[in-house]
Amino acid sequence: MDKLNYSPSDAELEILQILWEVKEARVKDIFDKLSGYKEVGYTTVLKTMQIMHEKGVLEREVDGKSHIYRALVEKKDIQEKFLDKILNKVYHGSAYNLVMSALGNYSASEKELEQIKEFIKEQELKAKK
Amino acid sequence: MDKLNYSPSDAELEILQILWEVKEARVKDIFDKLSGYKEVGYTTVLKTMQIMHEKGVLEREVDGKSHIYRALVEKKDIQEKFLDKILNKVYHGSAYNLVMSALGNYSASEKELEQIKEFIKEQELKAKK
DNA sequence: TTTTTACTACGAATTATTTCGTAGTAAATG
DNA sequence: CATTTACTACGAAATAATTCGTAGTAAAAA
Repeated sequence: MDKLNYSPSDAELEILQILWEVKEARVKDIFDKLSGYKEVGYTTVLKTMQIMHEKGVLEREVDGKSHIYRALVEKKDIQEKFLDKILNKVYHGSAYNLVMSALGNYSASEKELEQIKEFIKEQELKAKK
Repeated sequence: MDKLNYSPSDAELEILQILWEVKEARVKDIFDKLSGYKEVGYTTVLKTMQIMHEKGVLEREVDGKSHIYRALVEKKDIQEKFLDKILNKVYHGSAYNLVMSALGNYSASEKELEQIKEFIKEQELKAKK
């Protein structure tokens, strides 16, 4: 999978999300999960997954009468892709603004906040060297 | 402009970005800016802006033979929209992961890092109350 | 063996986005 | 007064994303 140019559409992203979590799944498994929170047709999911397979985003293995699918794109790469986009397109390239916006609008646990501070301290030390 | 349902496409976002910065502009102004970093046809920009106007994303005022456009959506709202999407679709709702990813992949100035720490301290104080 | 079930494959319609050619018009220029 | 310039408006093509109906097939159930 060419990591550089692929950016998933919304429908594709929902499927990737599930696959990243469960590692591998049949169309039916994905359909069941998606049905849990939205209306969607079985063949719609099937078709989307077939297209993702054609694009090289998913790999699949024949198992009896169905296929077992796995993601060929890593979550980390897509995260970076999206982060890059949001940073450059709506936060003017300022990681600071993005971080403040995230911390201001969404909560993090006390432990997580500590870890962020810790991480920043390390960064500052590195910068001083 | 109904803030809740609108999400700009890529071409629209590039135009919004410019409008947020310069407050108001004619098609020609936007075209000139965009031309600075990519190939684009004048009528392409014009048409996109007309569509955005139809959608209620931009307002415009007649001035002589041309129009002066202004954004009706606020940057803040679009930032939140995108943040929400990236957080829920690729960071599993964890602001912590997003923040660490942003700080890890992009740099912030020393002063900014201080401010982030300061902000976190305030949050922690609030949480204790 | 016949029918049902659980799948995939294919084709096509629908919608959104993006692009750009052509035409029209009013003001500026020659 | 004629022409050029600087715009807008309109229509339509190209592409991608999304959706779903129909058909086909092999295994499971009756």
